Amino acid sequence: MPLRQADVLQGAMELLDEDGLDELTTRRLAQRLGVRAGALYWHYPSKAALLDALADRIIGEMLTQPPASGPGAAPVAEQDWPDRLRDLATRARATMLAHRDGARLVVSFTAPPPNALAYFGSLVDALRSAGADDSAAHLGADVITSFVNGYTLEEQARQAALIPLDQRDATFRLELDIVIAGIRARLLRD
Amino acid sequence: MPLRQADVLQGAMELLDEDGLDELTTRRLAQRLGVRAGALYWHYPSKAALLDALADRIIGEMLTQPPASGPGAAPVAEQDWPDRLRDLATRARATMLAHRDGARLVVSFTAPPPNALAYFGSLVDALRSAGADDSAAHLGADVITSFVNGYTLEEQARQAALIPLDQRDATFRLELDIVIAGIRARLLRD
DNA sequence: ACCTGAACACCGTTCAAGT
DNA sequence: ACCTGAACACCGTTCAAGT
Repeated sequence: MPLRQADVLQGAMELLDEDGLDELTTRRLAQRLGVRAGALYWHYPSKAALLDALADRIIGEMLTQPPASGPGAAPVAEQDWPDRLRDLATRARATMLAHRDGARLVVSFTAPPPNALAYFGSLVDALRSAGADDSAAHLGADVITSFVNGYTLEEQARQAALIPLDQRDATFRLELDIVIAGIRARLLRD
Repeated sequence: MPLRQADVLQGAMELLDEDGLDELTTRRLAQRLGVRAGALYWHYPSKAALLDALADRIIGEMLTQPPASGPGAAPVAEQDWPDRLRDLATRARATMLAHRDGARLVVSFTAPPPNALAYFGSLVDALRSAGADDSAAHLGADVITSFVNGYTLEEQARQAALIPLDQRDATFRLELDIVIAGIRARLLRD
């Protein structure tokens, strides 16, 4: 049967995880799908469009994965706002780390795709539920996003310089709490 | 006269600023220098090494540029720690924005080059002078770095979506102050 | 010491033509 | 509707040989 767009995306995801972003070429992807490189252009208008779709798929996982805080964590509705922010930030990092070059890919889309907007919206909602007005909520969501992206990008790029994962988890948690403390101090008090 | 390493680096800087990172190829650089592509490998072992050197040169500018806070700002010795952090963060962002794809390049080096360590050290020093112990100072320097990199990367990638610079400056300043407030609350009080 | 010439093994993309 | 074949205009890198 012929290839469908979903098959191409799936193949790209597998190739990314196995060999990394630099090895994800149209020719290697085509070969894995049993097709010639030109055929991909029937499904996606360009490699950039394919990578955008791939990034959005990864971002989608941030919203659907089980809470990173562990199986005993409180359901979303019962979380207070700092826990909700922590949860979203932790999931974002975990999802990017789960895919080879995940951070580099996520950070490289051209226009914010649907799931990126949905994820950002979740951050904004958490802050509005805490009493932040619209502009404060956006500011807060943006600091969290910038911090998480910057942190994970560096962590993944320098392959964490041999530091064990649980230690990196602890550092991330501490730094994230610094950012959240700043949000509390500057956005939810004055 | 023959080419020297510094000429190659200079040419790379100019090509980056004019045409961006994707157009900075060994062949185009060689052409601009009046030489064939292979000749570059006498001066640098690989394109990656050249890009590392270029990134470090840009990071170096963060430490030598006039204070971004304006000509009337206080000299370093008289600044209190939040002003010192603000100054360093503002310079980092300004320097990256001053070069096409500056953030993408700075964030992509393999091993931290000399100037990156020096810059990070300045952040650490500012926090130690504020009374932070070694591990707190490193944590604080790291949050600032992650935030500034994540923020500027996104800002530069999406070409700031037509938002005027002074408005982006104001947003950056507000968000940076959130991070600094968090550092004050979590690292310099308990 | 510094560079050329020429090759090697790749890229992303287009498009007539096939089925 | 979906893909092939073949080309186009590129890449980074190596290395004998030149000066």
